[in-house]
Amino acid sequence: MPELPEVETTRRGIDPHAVDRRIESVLIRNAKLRWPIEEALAPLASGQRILGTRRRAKYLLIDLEHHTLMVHLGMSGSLRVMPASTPPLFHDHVDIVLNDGNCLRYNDPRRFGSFHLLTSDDHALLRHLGPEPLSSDFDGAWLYKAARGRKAAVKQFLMDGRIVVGVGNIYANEALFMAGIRPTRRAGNISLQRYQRLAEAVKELLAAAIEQGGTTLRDFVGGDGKPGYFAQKLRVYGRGGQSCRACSGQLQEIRLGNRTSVFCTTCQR
DNA sequence: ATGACAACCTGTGGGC
DNA sequence: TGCCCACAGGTTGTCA
Repeated sequence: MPELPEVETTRRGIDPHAVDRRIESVLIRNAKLRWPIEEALAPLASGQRILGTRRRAKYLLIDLEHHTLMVHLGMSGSLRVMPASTPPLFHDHVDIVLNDGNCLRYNDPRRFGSFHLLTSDDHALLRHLGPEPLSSDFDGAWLYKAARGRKAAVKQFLMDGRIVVGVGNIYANEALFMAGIRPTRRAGNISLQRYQRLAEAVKELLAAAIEQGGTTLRDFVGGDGKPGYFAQKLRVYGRGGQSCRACSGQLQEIRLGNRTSVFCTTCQR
């Protein structure tokens, strides 16, 4: 479910319902996520007021008076606002109960997500992250520089969080199509000019996807429960074997680093 | 340092 | 209809 636009959509969905509320309690039904939720999290977070929300990479950061609650949605997680009295469904692992009768409810079938309570932004999981794709720190020159000497396929390079954060499988496929670059090409073998096109493509795609409320593939809904509408704009992801929207050739589907990659053999070189 | 790959876990869809 | 396998939006840790 969640790539960067989905996480940002979630953040925007919950923000107005969370800020200025006080956390009454944190109800943990199942602590076994990507990492076990630490026992102290619930008692420490309880009683604190929510000051604001931020996002770093695909981490959702909920700033409290004395801590920051860091949530990752993993592969299948969602965080939604609802009345705390709503009967929990299967895989509703955590409720952040607020003092206005609502809660932020975390559902995650695959349990690849995580909850951490930080005392500062200097956390091991955040320390080595690359630039935000929508910031000015990220551009073609940065990609070109980081790619010197790299033999890995450009798609895997682009999905490496130390290079740039927030570009998952969907948007990596789409950005490479938009930039006319074949996913298998070695990262160190691509010109500055082409990296400039790639960086622009990443920015355009992510901004557009956020605008559309994220990409709903199966059942993604933002914090406000609304689905995303970006899926209908996808040009290659999930379209292996179908015809290229630009040249009508047949899109090729391969496995690269254990992830499905789709590209046009004519438009992407 | 880099890159290849297994691992975490559940659900779903396709093929037989 | 039912079973089994492959694969699914992510990321870390290990090993060569």
